[in-house]
Amino acid sequence: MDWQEKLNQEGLRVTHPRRVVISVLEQSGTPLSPQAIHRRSLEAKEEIGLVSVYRTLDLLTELGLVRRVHGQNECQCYVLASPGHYHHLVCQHCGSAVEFSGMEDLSSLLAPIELETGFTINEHLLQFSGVCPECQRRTGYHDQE
Amino acid sequence: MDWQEKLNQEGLRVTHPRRVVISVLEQSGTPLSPQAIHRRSLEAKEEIGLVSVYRTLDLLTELGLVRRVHGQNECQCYVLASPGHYHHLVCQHCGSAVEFSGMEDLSSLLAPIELETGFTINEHLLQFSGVCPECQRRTGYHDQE
DNA sequence: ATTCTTATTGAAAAATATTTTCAATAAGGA
DNA sequence: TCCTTATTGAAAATATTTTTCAATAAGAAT
Ligand SMILES: [Mn+2]
Ligand SMILES: [Mn+2]
Ligand SMILES: [Zn+2]
Ligand SMILES: [Zn+2]
Repeated sequence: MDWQEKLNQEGLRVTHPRRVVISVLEQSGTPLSPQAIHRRSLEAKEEIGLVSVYRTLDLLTELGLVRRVHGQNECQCYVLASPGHYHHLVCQHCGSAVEFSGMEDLSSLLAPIELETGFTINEHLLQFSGVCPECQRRTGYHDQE
Repeated sequence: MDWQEKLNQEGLRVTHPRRVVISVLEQSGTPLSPQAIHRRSLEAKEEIGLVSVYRTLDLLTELGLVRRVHGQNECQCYVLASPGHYHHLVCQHCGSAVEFSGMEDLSSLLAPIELETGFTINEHLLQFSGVCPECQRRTGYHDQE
């Protein structure tokens, strides 16, 4: 099910601003801020309001179609989200982000922490950052072992 | 080594605003925003400027004495950080946060992801959220299994 | 204790970011 | 083509964060 079907399913409309925001995110390999998305939409001669960018991001986040990426400073950048449980891996040099499957098993971690703290854990935020293949090549970076 | 020694070591001064910010964070069991910290400092009759709260949080974060906590909406809340590698576990009801040791071994996770993506991973952001023991008791919450 | 140096403070202003309001518009069903 | 109403966007209101700079006070030196 693509995003348009998802909207229909929810009784929401497929509008121009929503199309543009999705399109801009599809183009980009890096997470984008609302301002960045707006700027790019103007550059593409698609005149939409900044307010709509905000509203669209909220909506799409709600629907699980985009995800917010948390950084050292900036936590207001968004990427398109694949359906399912995924996390992001962000390049510290160029900012490019890729998803990795959430097939990870954190339960072995969780159990002792739940026991120790008495908390019941039901959500997690997991993100990795490092250097992407391109940037490794470009900067001659290699693992310090 | 306590925070005052740490500041000295860096040639930084132990000032009134810094004392107050640390003190407010020590009182609180939950992560606090700059505004919240400022409000509490005023309530405690410790008149410091909001600007100093911002500057102090930046500084202390830099020094690893406080950490920023990322939430669904709010990502500008800070908690005191123990020295070493820790992560946070936040209660979705009352907001209380506890640290858990970073002794977790993510390397078994990392290896396949590095292989698959070509990234070299060197940092991670990990946070859990759930329900704390007090809120479980208070709300009659219990694990749905 | 007094003086000196300069890191730090805080008021104010500026810059940014986000939300609210509401009349006008357009999406999509009838 | 018409109708209903979800959605848009300009403008204003709010909120957040940063910059500036003269005044202050931390802490070393004397
Ligand atoms: Mn996961
Ligand atoms: Mn860790
Ligand atoms: Zn964040
Ligand atoms: Zn890169």
